[in-house]
Amino acid sequence: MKFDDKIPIYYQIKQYIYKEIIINHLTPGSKVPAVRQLALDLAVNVNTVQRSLRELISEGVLESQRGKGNFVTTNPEILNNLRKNIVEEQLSLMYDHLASLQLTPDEMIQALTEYVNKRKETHHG
Amino acid sequence: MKFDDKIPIYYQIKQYIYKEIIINHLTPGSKVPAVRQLALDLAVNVNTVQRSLRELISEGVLESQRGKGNFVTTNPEILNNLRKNIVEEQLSLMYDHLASLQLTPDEMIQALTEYVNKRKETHHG
DNA sequence: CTTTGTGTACTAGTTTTCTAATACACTATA
DNA sequence: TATAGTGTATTAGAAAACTAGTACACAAAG
Repeated sequence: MKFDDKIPIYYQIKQYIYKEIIINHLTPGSKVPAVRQLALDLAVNVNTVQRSLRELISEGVLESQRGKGNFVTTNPEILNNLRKNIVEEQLSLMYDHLASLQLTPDEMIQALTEYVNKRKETHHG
Repeated sequence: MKFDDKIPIYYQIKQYIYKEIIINHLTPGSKVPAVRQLALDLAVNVNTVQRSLRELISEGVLESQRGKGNFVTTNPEILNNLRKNIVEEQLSLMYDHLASLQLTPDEMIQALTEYVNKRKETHHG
């Protein structure tokens, strides 16, 4: 896994696990790979993984069972909000950045529309 | 100035100066506040400011005149691309994040539209 | 009870970011 | 020439993030 060196690795791992849950690579109630295995897979230290998991557990996204493993929550409320929260966080980040450049909401939507169209063309060519 | 503790301060200062130029608080050819003054204003160390400026200078966004100050470039090409590049960087970041959550481009536009509408309502109330 | 696989805790150490202090170089002004 | 204001460079150190190794706790299976 490649990391952005401007953002703490533990934080990027959290985001990664959120995404794995959201896109159903990790299903509710299923077991997350063992911390040592995750550390190998992601090529980081066990403690860095552990820090990510600790926060996910405290948020209720994962549930720890000592000696058994960490499991994706089956709590419907948490699961339902997960995707919504992550998407909204991204939108909010972009909104704030572009608003500080004095773009209006309409200009943002237009800019995004043009951007995705440009990407479509590029990927066709 | 408040900083996001997950991103290097020197990098956030760079972004801040980009924005100041884009929204014309710093005009082409004008003098950027002295490094020591900037350090005071932003409540960070001179060297942290200096690192930001060094990169901006190497990018051609600022031009250094030893003993006189740092000045916003008057190079039209650099100035014209500045806003475009920053906006596109934000769009790209959001696009990649949401694409990894399996949102389609159309869903992104819809999500953004809903988000800005929600913000309008909130700000009205 | 032993072994294996798991999460957790602790201590130490490296790396990066940021801070701090200082010295030096150039410009303008008098 | 002296002084003040500016950018630049260097060195050292502090703080935070990350790594590394080890030990311990719990569960399951034999």
